[in-house]
Amino acid sequence: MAYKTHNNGELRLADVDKKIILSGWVNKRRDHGGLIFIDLRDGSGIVQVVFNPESSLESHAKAHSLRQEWVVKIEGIVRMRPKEAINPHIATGEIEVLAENLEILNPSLTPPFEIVEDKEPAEELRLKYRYLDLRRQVCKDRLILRHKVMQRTRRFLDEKGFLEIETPQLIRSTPEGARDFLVPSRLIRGKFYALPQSPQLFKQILMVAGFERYFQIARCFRDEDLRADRQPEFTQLDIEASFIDEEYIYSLMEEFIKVLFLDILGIDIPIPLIRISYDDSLLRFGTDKPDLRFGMEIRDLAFLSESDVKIFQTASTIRGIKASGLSGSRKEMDELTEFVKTKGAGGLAWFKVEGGSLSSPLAKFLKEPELKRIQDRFSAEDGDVILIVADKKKVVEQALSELRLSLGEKLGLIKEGFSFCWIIDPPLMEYSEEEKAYKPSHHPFTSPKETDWQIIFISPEKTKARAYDLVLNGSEIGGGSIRIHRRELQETIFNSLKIQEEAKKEFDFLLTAFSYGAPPHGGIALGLDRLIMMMAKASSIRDVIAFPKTQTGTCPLTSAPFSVSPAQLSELGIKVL
RNA sequence: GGGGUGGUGGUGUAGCCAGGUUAACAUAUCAGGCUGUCAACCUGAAGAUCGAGGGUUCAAAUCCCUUCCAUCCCGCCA
Repeated sequence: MAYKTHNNGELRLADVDKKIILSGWVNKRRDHGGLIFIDLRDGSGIVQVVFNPESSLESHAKAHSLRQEWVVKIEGIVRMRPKEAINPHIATGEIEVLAENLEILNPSLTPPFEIVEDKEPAEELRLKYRYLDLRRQVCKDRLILRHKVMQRTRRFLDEKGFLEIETPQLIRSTPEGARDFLVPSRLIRGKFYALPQSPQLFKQILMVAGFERYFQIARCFRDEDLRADRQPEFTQLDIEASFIDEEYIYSLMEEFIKVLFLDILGIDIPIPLIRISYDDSLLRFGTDKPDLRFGMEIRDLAFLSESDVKIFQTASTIRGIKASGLSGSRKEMDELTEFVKTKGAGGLAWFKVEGGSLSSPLAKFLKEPELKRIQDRFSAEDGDVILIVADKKKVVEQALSELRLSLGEKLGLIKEGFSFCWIIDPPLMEYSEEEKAYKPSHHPFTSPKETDWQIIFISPEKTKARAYDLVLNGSEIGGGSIRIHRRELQETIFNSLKIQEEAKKEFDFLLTAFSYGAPPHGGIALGLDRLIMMMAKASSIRDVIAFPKTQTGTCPLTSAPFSVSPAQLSELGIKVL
């Protein structure tokens, strides 16, 4: 029994006079008493079906009872619409299907919310009835985009000689990084598996095994708090290669990005992508993931520490930005001051350029050459406002970074489009105040820059890493590094991180593997959900995941997580406290 | 763990700041009408203990406290 001879959305003038069978959902019914129109929707789109009592009294009568989301099968004839009834807004708008027979395949309850393209109910409802939410074309399109990205990715890497190899989902827990999701072992009571935060160790082991080009579209798990762009389970494009250096990764990924955007979005991303050093990025943008869609770069004003203004004398770092297009009103300055205070800064110094010179409550405490120098530093002209934060380096960077983004948005400076960059030469490790120890800024398998690696012992925070992040529009969408492949160096790094004893045990298998001729290798991992989210111009990662979790990590559709039976627990030897 | 926003018929919102008739509007639903609609239209009907609990008050959707849920952010995310 045939359900369809054609797809609804694909019918065109060329199909006129064909006798066809269609199936799908009733998207909309317009009942004129005499004539009844329904918009019939399937995976391909929508077509209008007309019920006319003159051509089929029986199906016309049946069509009266149709409601939204009923599933029906229709036999009929494609015909041209009357000229005045052509609908230019839909692809099938020049034709319609005159129904001769209507079969109701499955009625539907009244949906809990209207399934309309441009209206969205509360997110919790959307997720509870995700199958209804996903009936909207906008939702479908995002998952179709995701499919295309995955297919194109596989083809691209296959053509480059990469092998797709799966790695385990049940692995051992290691202390580094994010919190693990744990899975109790039944066979060995009291022991636990962890779900992988990334396939990092396995892909390095694959390199030791001699697979010189590996990739995987890997599901990863991190038990941390959620955000608009963070889910507890997410998908990573994981890549690793042997006998390569940074340049190989840069050009591979640049070609990949170019192909992906060109083939799927028809957008030509210029390559090579610009590279900005980590230090430079912090100086110019206050962050290691700069949004390059607009300028408004941060300038250093260290010379002000010589001035008579006390806060400038005591602050370790003085930097500022120039904004054009602000009103410069007292109220506005107060708001901006409040804004940077919420970001941790003590306050905001501001200067307005009026009549060629700077005016400010602070102006009377500064000498004329100092004011001139501030203005020159920004090439500021009448109407510009210069905003300065003086504080500890980290605070200044963060406050100005946030201020820059906020003003960029407020002043409408952020251009449409996709601005990629590489952030390179980050520090190998950072000092953690909380833990009173050095922590790897990427991960402990990252190779130090050869020129720098002797100073690991002298000043660890000054050692640069052979690591790189890929940044798109102010979002980190990927990161990787050239790895350590020699056991001694890896042990040295573990030593510097003061996790030697622990690490020896946790990563013994890796160190052992490195003892058997590990090739030089490196790689990268891209957050695919995030990349797709940006390609789709979606505001949340949830929009590009078929069945995402809420912010508290629940699934309203299935009510996960849920309690388990005492029998299940006792089998695992687990007791809930 | 902390901060912001929101929770009112099925859905989306208004009302809340400044307490006081029958909680308003749109849409969906139901019934009737209608032969060219495509956000169909016209007429009518039904539908809400205002997230939950407590308090203040003669009187609470409105003020106060607690709590839950959603969402955004900080912390966290090698």
